[in-house]
Amino acid sequence: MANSPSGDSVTERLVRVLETFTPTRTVQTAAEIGRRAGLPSSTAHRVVGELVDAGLLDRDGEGRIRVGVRLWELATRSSLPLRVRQAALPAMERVQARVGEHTQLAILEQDEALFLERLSSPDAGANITRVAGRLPLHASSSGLVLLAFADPALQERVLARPLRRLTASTPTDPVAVRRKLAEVRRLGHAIAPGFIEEVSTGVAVPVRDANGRAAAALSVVLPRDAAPGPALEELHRAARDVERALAQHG
Amino acid sequence: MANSPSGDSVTERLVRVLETFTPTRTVQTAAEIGRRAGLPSSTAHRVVGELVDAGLLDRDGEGRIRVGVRLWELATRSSLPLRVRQAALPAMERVQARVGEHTQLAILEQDEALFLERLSSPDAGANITRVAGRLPLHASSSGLVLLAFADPALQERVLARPLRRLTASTPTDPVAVRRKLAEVRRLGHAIAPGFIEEVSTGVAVPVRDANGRAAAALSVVLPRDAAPGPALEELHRAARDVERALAQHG
DNA sequence: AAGTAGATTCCCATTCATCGGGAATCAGGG
DNA sequence: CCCTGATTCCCGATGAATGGGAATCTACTT
Repeated sequence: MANSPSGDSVTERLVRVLETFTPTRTVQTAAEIGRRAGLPSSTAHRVVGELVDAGLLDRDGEGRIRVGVRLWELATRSSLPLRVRQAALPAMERVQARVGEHTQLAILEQDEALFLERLSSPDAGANITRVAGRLPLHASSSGLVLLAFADPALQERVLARPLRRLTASTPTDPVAVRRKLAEVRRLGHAIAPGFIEEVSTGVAVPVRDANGRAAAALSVVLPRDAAPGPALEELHRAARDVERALAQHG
Repeated sequence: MANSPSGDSVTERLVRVLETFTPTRTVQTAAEIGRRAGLPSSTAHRVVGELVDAGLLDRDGEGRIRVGVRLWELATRSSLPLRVRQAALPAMERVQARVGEHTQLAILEQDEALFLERLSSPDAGANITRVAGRLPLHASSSGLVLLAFADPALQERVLARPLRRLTASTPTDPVAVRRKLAEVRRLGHAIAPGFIEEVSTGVAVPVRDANGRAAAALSVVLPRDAAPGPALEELHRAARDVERALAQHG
């Protein structure tokens, strides 16, 4: 048979299978994976079996499948997230120690903000981001700095698409976002009060590369009524440190 | 043709391709990948192209291939390394701050010690481990605690194989290692003077799970002549914290 | 204890995606 | 300008992957 209803290469399908795992759904049965990836049951089981043999997936106790440690190991060969994370970690620790709330690191990835790391204090608020989670560029302080200091073509592309609303405070008018971006460029940081959840405010600064583009964004999540001043100061200092670390290390 | 001279499924081949990337070789050309994976040139280029399309590999500026951010993202769905790392990071930071040398986190993976995280101080010594690096179980303090508190069957399996020698101080006699393991169990920690490189001593403690097995190992690397006492005390305290964090978080 | 629903494993004939040799094209270095 | 090596393109043969179906195997329910 090998029907392949559309351009459905083996590699693509493999990615589809891996994508059935999400930050919140980390264990599934082979049948669930098949259903979610749109695979016939027998095929799903065979494919999952192959992936388990290859070590990309792990089969625990009985039946339940999870992403394999091997995949993590291979992925760690990815220089970019690892390098940025390594460079930023010490500075993030300092920010976290002094400001005390969630401290986050994000990069621009496929027109979204991808969060590489988050340091949380036990007493910090709810978790609105998670490691390897994504948020829209226009609706988070991290996203705004990434966008403000990005390739103009990318800005146009993002603003041309409908802007998702997360709360009543999320700016969804392209004109308003454009104005916001200009402000971010002028001030050198972004403040996003209630964009993601009404009770908290995101504060972010860019980590610039040699071309002035944002290589990453450092951010903290504050209670909505907190003064952002001290956090901003810490973040700016941290960003300078990270810029130095990235430049030096090559 | 599709010759497949041996059991060479698409999945296996894919892993072979990814494995041509190592912690030290993070960028290659498509041709290099093909050569290292033992693929004919035209096949290599096609396969690499597919992987780039799928987002598992990235093609930068021109020609050079690196592991894609997407792969890191997918891999992060792997609950285990991430969960352990999250649980251990705060404790590791404290150890690192007080002891000041390399502070490491490792788990048991396929009969080797796999290092999940390393915090280094700028003034710490050479880098004998790296994130996502591996070391033999008998030749590192981390490996020894992982082995000492592991499934006995696994201990037998490891000791039955030839034990690689890294320095003159590396124990390679199964009897000596067995004695060492008993000592580790009795003391609750492992000290490995010069096992990996003559000038340094590894000190490790287990992070135990509910069954008493080692879920992970916390370790620091000290200069060979340093007293291990203070580091051990910190490590034991840290291990208890990590155990609590793992148990609590589920 | 039997009954049921779902997950998982096996089997196998069909077929289409994959394979790789080869040639053409594209850098770039001397 | 001519190499050398990387990369892309083409294409016919082939066998590995496919998925329907049936048989097992759990794990609950009645």
